Amino acid sequence: MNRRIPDSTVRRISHYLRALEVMGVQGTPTVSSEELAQQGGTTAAQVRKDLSHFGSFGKRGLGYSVPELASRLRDILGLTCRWRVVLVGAGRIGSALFEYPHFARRGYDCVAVLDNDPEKIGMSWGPVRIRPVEELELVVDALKVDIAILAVPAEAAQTLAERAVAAGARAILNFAAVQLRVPAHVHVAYVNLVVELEALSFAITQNGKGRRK
Amino acid sequence: MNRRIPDSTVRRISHYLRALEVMGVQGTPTVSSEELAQQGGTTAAQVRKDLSHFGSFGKRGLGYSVPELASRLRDILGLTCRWRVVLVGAGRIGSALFEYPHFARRGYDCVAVLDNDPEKIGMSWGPVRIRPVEELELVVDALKVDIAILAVPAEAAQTLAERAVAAGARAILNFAAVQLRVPAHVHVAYVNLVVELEALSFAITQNGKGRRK
DNA sequence: ATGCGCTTGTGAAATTGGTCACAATGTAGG
DNA sequence: CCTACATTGTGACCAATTTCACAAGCGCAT
Repeated sequence: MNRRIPDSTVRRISHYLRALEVMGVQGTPTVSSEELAQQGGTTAAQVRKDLSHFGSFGKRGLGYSVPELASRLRDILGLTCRWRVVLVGAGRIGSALFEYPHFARRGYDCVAVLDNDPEKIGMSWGPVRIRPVEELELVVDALKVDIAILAVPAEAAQTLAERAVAAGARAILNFAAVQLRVPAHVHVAYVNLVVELEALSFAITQNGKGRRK
Repeated sequence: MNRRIPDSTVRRISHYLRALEVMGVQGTPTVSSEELAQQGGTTAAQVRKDLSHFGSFGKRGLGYSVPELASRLRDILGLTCRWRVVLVGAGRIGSALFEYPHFARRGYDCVAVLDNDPEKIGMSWGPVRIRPVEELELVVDALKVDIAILAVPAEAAQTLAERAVAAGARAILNFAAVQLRVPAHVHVAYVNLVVELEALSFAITQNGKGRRK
């Protein structure tokens, strides 16, 4: 086991965990790799290979204990502590994110919200007051922020990423449609609507030749 | 050239296109694979390999003509026609999406918005009136919808996907945190915030061992 | 017209990730 | 206790993707 873990494995683990949590609520005691594969949209062998990177959690002939495996996966994904997050950009996407119920529930605390619109600065979102984006360094440093979420226009993203990193952020979730250039020790994840839509229109175009009718 | 195109190639093409459009506005006439690679967060060889799947668009010794390559990439990605999209779910995410300026500008027309909340049904979002989700089949069929965007709770996603597909949708953009099971001819793209966040906390945990301080 | 420098396009090699098959190992039942 | 059966964990294969290296092509300067 161990070595470097493929990114795709990590993503799938995240899916397995969500499936396990549903099963946990339903009271299912054990699950086989075959069943997990169905939920996660993959194959039984893939499930076992993914898990084998981290150890062996199952019982041969029986499968996996749902609560136990869920707990192990939470450990693996680093969900046993709470992460401090700063949200940069209080626009539509930022607001949708902030309200997302699973967000806080899964261990992410939004300790600050920043924006550069004077109209928005000072507003209160629940317990958090929107601050000027100039305070980014202050916030990241003083509140020991781990993850910066960039929900800002593409032009602003690179600069803000650099500032967040310089102030100590170790990971960035980027909603802007640009590739960020950051030091190797900083991790970046992308959520990019446009890329996904364009991948779809590419796929449709390839297949059925053009749009309907 | 040609054969099956890797998904990762398609995503990168989408990035190249966006970089090219910025250069186009700035008036840059030509670009090398090296420069494109910088913008797209990859390597020059990768850029050339990606493009070579579709033909040869550059001039040796000189690079690529920015407007010409942009135009070719738009063709490849299927952005020269407009796609008809139905948005299912008029919550926070749906609303953020709907307002996203690049959405319409890049060739996607949101021809209908559906929700199951009686409070919302009948409201007008710009030129579009929110309809009951029961009308999904009607809308997909009558308005010749190509792409269904699911911005709904995880429990509802699978059923709605099946209904959209049965009514004729050929692609689905899924914001819900479940893997969809659909026939092979239907393309699905996922936007999953939770997976990305968990991939980040995994990465931070692996590296620096736990959160800051 | 020729040579030089730069940059593309591409087969071949290397790497990475996924699939398969099966031995190992557990449970349950007689 | 022993046999039948189910399901895991994994090493060996296989497939896909990325990297590498270089011949071929283009434009400019002389």
